[in-house]
Amino acid sequence: MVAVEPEVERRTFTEIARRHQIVLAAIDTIAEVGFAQASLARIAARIGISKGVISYHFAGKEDLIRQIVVDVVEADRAYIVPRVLAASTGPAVLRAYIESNLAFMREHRNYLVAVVEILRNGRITTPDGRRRIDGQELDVAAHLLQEQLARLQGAGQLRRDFDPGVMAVAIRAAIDVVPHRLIGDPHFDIEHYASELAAIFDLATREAG
Amino acid sequence: MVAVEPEVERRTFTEIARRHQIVLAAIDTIAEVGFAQASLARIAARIGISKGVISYHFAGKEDLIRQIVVDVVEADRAYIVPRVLAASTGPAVLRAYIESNLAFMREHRNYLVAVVEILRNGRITTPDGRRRIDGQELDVAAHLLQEQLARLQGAGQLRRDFDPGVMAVAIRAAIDVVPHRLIGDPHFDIEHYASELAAIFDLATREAG
DNA sequence: ACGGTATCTGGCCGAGTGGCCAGTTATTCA
DNA sequence: TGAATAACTGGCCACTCGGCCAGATACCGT
Repeated sequence: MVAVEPEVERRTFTEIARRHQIVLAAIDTIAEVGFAQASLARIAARIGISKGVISYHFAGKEDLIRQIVVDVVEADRAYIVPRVLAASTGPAVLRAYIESNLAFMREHRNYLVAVVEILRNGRITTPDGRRRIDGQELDVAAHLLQEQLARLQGAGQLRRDFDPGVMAVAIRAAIDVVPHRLIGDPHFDIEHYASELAAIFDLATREAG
Repeated sequence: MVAVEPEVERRTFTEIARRHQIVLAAIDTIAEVGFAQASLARIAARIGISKGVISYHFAGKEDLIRQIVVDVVEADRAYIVPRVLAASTGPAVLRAYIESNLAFMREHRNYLVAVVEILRNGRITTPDGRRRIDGQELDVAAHLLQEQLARLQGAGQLRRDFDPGVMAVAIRAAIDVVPHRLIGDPHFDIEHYASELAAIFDLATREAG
């Protein structure tokens, strides 16, 4: 309880700036060492603060984790939705969806690696019991895809014998696997993957059944 | 240190039987409560033994976890490989691959849910440093798929302008996402999904470019 | 300058975990 | 049957984590 050091230098931040700084530190920490190893102390150490600061700005670790997911999902949506809605034809919608998703991943690699880590490892315990954030938030993007596919099918731009729900799941899966690949293989070629992926699923739209 | 109870009943097992029993208990426990909550004590309690038994039969928790993955991967391979190799035509190979994978999932739901949990949460720390089991073992199945796709392409049963590697990743992703769905939605229709998935990817083989 | 408030530090605490082992019981084999 | 060995119990230990807080420090309006 005795102040040993003469306090060389200490910075204070405004509420918002500090919260954002902590969220970014948490994202980078999780992306680097994984969720299980990303303790509050470690996150705090990355930006040279005491772990008490995190407790001060967030209600708890759950709150911090939730904020990460919220921020990333929001950034993701803001990037993708307008690009998809700008497309008109069937193949263009699919291509826009796939490529904008993967482009966002390329630009914000750590963001998505961190979210993947969280969705994989981070159990969120709400008052009403044990629950997972899971893909519920990210499913917004999946729903967007499914809606677009259903619309295309209605317009005759997608084979009638295909289930848009299944197709949406398959496409999302092919996209969601990318952060995985990035974790294991730093040289994974996102651009090439996006291009090939779009080509494969183009088939389903090109030849309307 | 005093033996209070008169030892109502206690069973001993042979090495192999006990190890297997513990692995199964671990699989079910992980599948039910998730990796993070699956402590040795909890796993032991499920089959009514002391957690010391696990330490006795396994070098440590890592060893147990690794055994789970090895066992499941082996069972998976034993189920899938012959079914894929038995197929001859392009569409049949794809369909056999997808359907046998998903059939195995349906029959051994907990096995794969547990492995997903492990791959998601379980960091394996080897003596030489921090590593993940990750998809390395499961990639055997992915390699099998990629090899088959490359073979089909060589035989003119797959569009020449498709990258078999990317296609293999996309298909594996669509398959690997299923245990996820199972966790969130108990009523997920694997059979329907398998059928639709095969139909979608059939396109790439039906019309050789 | 100065007092009040916002921010921050550093350590303590309880909970939970895996590793470990001394002692207990079952099994096996000579 | 009577060791010798295998299998098992139950609890202790060191460790880590998140939550928490008393006290220290920076900031800001007056």
